[in-house]
Amino acid sequence: MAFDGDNNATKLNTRKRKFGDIKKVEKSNKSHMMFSKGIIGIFNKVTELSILCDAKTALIVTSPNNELYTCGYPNCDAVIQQFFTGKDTIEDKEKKKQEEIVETLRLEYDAIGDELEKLTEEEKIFQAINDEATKSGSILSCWWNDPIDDMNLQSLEEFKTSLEKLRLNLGSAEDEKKLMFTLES
Amino acid sequence: MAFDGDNNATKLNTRKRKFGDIKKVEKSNKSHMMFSKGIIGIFNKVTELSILCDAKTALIVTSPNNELYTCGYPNCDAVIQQFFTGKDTIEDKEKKKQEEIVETLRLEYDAIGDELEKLTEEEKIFQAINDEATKSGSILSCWWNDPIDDMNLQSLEEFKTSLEKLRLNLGSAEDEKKLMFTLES
DNA sequence: AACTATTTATAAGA
DNA sequence: TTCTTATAAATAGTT
Repeated sequence: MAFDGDNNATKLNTRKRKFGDIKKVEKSNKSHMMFSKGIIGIFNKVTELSILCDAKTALIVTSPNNELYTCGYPNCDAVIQQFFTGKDTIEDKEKKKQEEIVETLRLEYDAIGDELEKLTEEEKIFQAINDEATKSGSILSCWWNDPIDDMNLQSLEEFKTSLEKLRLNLGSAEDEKKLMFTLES
Repeated sequence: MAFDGDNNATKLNTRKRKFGDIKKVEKSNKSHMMFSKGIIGIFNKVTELSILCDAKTALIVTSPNNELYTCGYPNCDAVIQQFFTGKDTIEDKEKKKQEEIVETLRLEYDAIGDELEKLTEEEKIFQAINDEATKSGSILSCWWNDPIDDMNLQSLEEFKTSLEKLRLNLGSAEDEKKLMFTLES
């Protein structure tokens, strides 16, 4: 797997300094970086699954420092609630609306044709989604804000950065300062 | 991204039959396959992050057919509870125990040395974890069973299959029949 | 924070 | 459905 964590035993075994010291340093630097990259990668994966397979998702991650990060579609809390109650509250409230939108997106996507022929498959999908979102002002236009609360604002900002790296047209990148990594404690 | 969903617009645009029919077929075949592969990939990713970065995780996914799949470490429900209450119940109950185990694992891992030199990094980690689990009978020996309930037994069996593909030594593969994909409805 | 070499995941095909 | 393989993507290391 591409994400292989901090398992560099060979390097660790060659150290001369006291065991705990090095480990602590390694932990506070490398491990944080690792976690940052890892969680963004997983957020992207979960998002992909949600959008491409029309799956509802809720992901909660707490770092070793107990910082809380969440990601969900269409709504983290609702998915969790469904998990506990067994009742599909999303179904009643949002599913029809979403199905229409997804359906529209797929139709539009199929019709896009030559215009996007040079883009990658992924770019096509996200472009279609974003186009639709811009036009209709639908929930998809800001779906990544839905599950947000103050606790995980930072994680979503990182996620937004990640999405921007994916060349999504999320509008002009205001607040770029806020898009820095914030996991370094 | 490697997981690019069912966005084969070119193929879809070349069809001659009625739009909805093909789409339905595509949906029930390819899309299910896609979802199956996608969710297993994400389960692996989440597991990697959990173990390698010592992060607590809870992932809930519901398929378009409303089948429920969960994955979490060390305990899906506890992580969710922490998310809602803001209180780290895991901290009190299990963290010390886990920290000891993880610490032991890391020490052991560092000491494994030549014996595992020919294995991949990933194999090393999981081997170390499994060795320790076998010896101590710790929670790690069956952590993937913790968040299970009847609803998502199948998903975890798939996940187990996936782990076995990763050449984990989870013991002899009993109940292989149950390890088939069950997403085809 | 950006880049690249490498590893890993996965879509397609047998 | 499982296995293989070519391709695409994620990421570890480095600047």
